[in-house]
Amino acid sequence: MRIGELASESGVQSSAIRYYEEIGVLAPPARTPSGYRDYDSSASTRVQFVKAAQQAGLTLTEITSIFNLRDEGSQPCRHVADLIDRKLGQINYRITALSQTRQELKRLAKRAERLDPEQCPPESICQIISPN
Amino acid sequence: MRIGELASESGVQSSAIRYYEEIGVLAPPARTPSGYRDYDSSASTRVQFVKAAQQAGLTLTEITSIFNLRDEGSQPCRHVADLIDRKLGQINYRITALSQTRQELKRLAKRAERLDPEQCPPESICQIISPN
DNA sequence: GTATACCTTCAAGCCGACTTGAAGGTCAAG
DNA sequence: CTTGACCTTCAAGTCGGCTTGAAGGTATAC
Repeated sequence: MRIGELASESGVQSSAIRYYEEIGVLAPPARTPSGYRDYDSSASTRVQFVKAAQQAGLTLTEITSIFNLRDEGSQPCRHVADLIDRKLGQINYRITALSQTRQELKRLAKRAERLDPEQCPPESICQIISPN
Repeated sequence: MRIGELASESGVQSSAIRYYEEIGVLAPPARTPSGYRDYDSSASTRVQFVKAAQQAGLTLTEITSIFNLRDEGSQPCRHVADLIDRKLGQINYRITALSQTRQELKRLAKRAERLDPEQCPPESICQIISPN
């Protein structure tokens, strides 16, 4: 199977697949006599896996680490479970940070409603954001 | 006031202030005879404002647009209110996306608990993430 | 005089996941 | 035989907000 077929089959772009190969997510495939990449069906499984793992928030580096374990014959289960736990922590942290930013924005939005633009003193930049 | 003083006073690095100037967030300040940047006190207000606006999730481009309005003599109130509303929408969207990712991760974590590594078939990559 | 702490410019690097572009080779259909 | 769709490599660009490095000038205290 050539790269375009693999790409459309897995819903990613050919350039992305070449990129995965470049950074070591995917192993270099066989080549046709004319130099085209020639993938077997396991490649499709791998690209699908990349997509699924990305959905779960894993980075390409983390996904590569899973592939590496598999390819050296180990079972990546424990490693994957660890990755998932760590990722959950990161996501929770980011959600918390975003929620705080949202709180701040809501506070500013309310202040914007109350504030009269005419009362805006020229020496301040914007009373909504930074009353000084 | 020289750049280092402005920096430590406002809690940002000198390099950040130079960067703000470079991309047009801050206007180029006066210079001392020897070529050092020489800031007046309004610079401090501006840097403080940048920090406050960043806290609220605004980008430097958006912050620049507020400064531009102020500098042409307009009152940026309505513009700022619009920015805040738009930003709230973006933040909500991102929180929603992250929450979905978190849901997915929790689902995977539960599956990881149930799954027996011994049952992991060698033809799949990882049953936790992608059962195929 | 010299140490050192500060300042200057310009260029490049960082993070992640790619895309885009240029310049060319290959393959099947008409 | 040509058109067009596909493929190749390599380099560089994208986004945002900076930092880091190199190579040098300046200010102040001792």
